[in-house]
Amino acid sequence: MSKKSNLPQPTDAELGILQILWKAGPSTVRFVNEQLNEQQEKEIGYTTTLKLMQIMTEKKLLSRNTDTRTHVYLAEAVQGDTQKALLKKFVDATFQGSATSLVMQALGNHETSQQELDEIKALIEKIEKG
Amino acid sequence: MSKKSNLPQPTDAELGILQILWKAGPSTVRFVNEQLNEQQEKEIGYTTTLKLMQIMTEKKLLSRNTDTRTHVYLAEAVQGDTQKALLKKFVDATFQGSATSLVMQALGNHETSQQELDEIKALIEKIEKG
DNA sequence: TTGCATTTACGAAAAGTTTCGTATATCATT
DNA sequence: AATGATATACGAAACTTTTCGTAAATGCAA
Repeated sequence: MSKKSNLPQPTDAELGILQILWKAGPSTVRFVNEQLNEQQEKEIGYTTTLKLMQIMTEKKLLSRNTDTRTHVYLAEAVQGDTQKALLKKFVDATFQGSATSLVMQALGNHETSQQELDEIKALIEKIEKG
Repeated sequence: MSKKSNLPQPTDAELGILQILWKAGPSTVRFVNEQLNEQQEKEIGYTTTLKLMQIMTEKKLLSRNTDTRTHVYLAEAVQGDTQKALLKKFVDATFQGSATSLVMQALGNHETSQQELDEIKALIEKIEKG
């Protein structure tokens, strides 16, 4: 019996915020906003980030600690689960459900190091062994 | 000197239309609309599909033959190129640019047949050799 | 030819997402 | 206590995407 999280899928902007929280752990709006503005060329206003994080908290993608004046936000959406769900949707829409087509396309742009190829080969072997 | 197509990326709904045209070849709005409604549960109105295809024609994602009253639409966006561009955007947003992470996730989660695994292995070998 | 069904054209509503202005509260410094 | 900097709350504007209503044109069949 696995527990489904059943969270809504994040939008593009929301995913950007999740990436930061997944990487950095619990953070303030100020920090997340700064990270976003480092990653991107386009400047994003502080209240924009705040609003998004408030919406995400409502959707349960995040939770927050409001003990101090400066709230600290935590990602509730699990990275792996979120990626998995987004991947499924993407494979369905773009590759008509064929994960293999996607893998071929992804590897086809041969910018994959030998070490990464080895990892993939190892995984394939593991799958083949059952 | 390769010629870049430089087409805008399709939206979700537009991609659904492209999939049908890629598979079926040149088609009428009526046909595309029927296909969409077979694939999905949600009923899409005829003029909705028409409007989308008109917009896509403006964007050069499609072209059309207007010789007869019932126009026949053709996909101008190339399937492989479109998939590649969408994949890059998706990998960047969801896997922080790591195609390997995506491949691992895709192989890990989806059911992959032995034949498909063989194809992937063959591709990996090809990459390693060349 | 007249009327009905089907098509295209067009605009705009509806829905979803992102952005920010402004008000208000809180904290630190003077 | 007053001032200034920074935080949250909230609503609504601005954009993007999707959907459809309605009008006008075209072809078909009685």
